[in-house]
Amino acid sequence: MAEALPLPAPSARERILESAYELFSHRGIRAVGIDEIRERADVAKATLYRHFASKDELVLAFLDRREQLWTREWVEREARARALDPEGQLLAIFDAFDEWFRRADFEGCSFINVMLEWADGDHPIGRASVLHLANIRAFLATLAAEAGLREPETFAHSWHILMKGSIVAAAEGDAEAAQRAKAMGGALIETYR
Amino acid sequence: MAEALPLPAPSARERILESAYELFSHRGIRAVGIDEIRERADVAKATLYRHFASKDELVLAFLDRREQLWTREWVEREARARALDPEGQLLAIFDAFDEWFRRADFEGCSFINVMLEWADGDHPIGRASVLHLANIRAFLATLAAEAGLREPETFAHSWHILMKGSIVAAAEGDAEAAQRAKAMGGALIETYR
DNA sequence: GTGCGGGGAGACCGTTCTGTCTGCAGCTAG
DNA sequence: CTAGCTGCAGACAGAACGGTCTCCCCGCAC
Repeated sequence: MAEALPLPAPSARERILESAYELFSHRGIRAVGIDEIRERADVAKATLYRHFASKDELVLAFLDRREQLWTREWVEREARARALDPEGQLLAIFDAFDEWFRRADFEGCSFINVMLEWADGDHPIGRASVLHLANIRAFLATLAAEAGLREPETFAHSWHILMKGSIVAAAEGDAEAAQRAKAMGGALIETYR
Repeated sequence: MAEALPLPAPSARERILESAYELFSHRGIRAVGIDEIRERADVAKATLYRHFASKDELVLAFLDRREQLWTREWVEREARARALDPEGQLLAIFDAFDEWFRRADFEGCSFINVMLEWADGDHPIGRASVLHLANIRAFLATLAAEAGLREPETFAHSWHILMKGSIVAAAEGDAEAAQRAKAMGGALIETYR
């Protein structure tokens, strides 16, 4: 049982990524400097740049991890765990959102935030954010197809509008945004049945 | 007719504000430096700081102008001009959005962008953005009340979610976002009639 | 005329940013 | 033992940032 030790002491790379995740997701990219990440990770600067060629590469790695932790292991998992039928799973997204929006450390959707921060031009970071958002939509389309709804991809686009709108509203301070979106989602399902 | 001269040669302050508007609205706040605004306005640095005490104050002035030009003179005007009845005016917002989303220089909603850029803490700039967003919602509530809908303020929150969601979707590249939001809006009106 | 306020040109300051480099310490495999 | 990798510490470079300052010009009101 050698690999079941108390805590394998996270590697430097892991500590960097964890710090970047925490700081980037809460404060945005441009507002966070390399030095702050370095300090929080308790790592030398040379070490950081040994693992990530540049800040941009670190940002891309952060976005990948965000997809893993948020999209895959939170949104998708919560949706599938909270209901048995695909329609209920779609609606359950907003139940999870409702709890999320009420958390004191609510941080919003990093893909939206980063995409808007890189709105102009087609920087790799902006493109990556758009791609991660499309991956969310793919999950929605899958659920829609499983539910037997018409035009799953079109439906997913509309559903995603509800998700994004409610997240922005929550960032604005509207704690009931998830419930509002869920109600509109219910009506949307009706029209695609 | 002394004040009807060809063009009264915009003052330095006006040129600064115009440059800031163009640059901030398209590229965000942190991505734009004072020097770039100064250069585009063809103004000396001392002149800029004579009119605006700091970059933050310039940002606040930009947000005020954005409300004037975008909220008041575009959204509200277009909504009221495109339909006679308040329900139609609500829906007409998305007709205006539809044209907006298809413009090559589509810049998104500055209030959302700036708010998310200042997500953490309660910086005056973040607070101002939230306030400008609330002013949009006040207009929505007015239209809802004129239309005789139930709970105009609650309705306005939901309607605003559709607007914000579609704007983010458009920034992501979804040119049909306005039409999707309009369809969901139609259903929402039904439930608040 | 004279004073004064708006404006222009640009040097300058301190800070912060990303990114590089040197030097040293430890661990581990051969 | 030693070579090589990982990592720490921190100086350093070069650019960009926000913001201040001085000096000069010009137009206008008194």
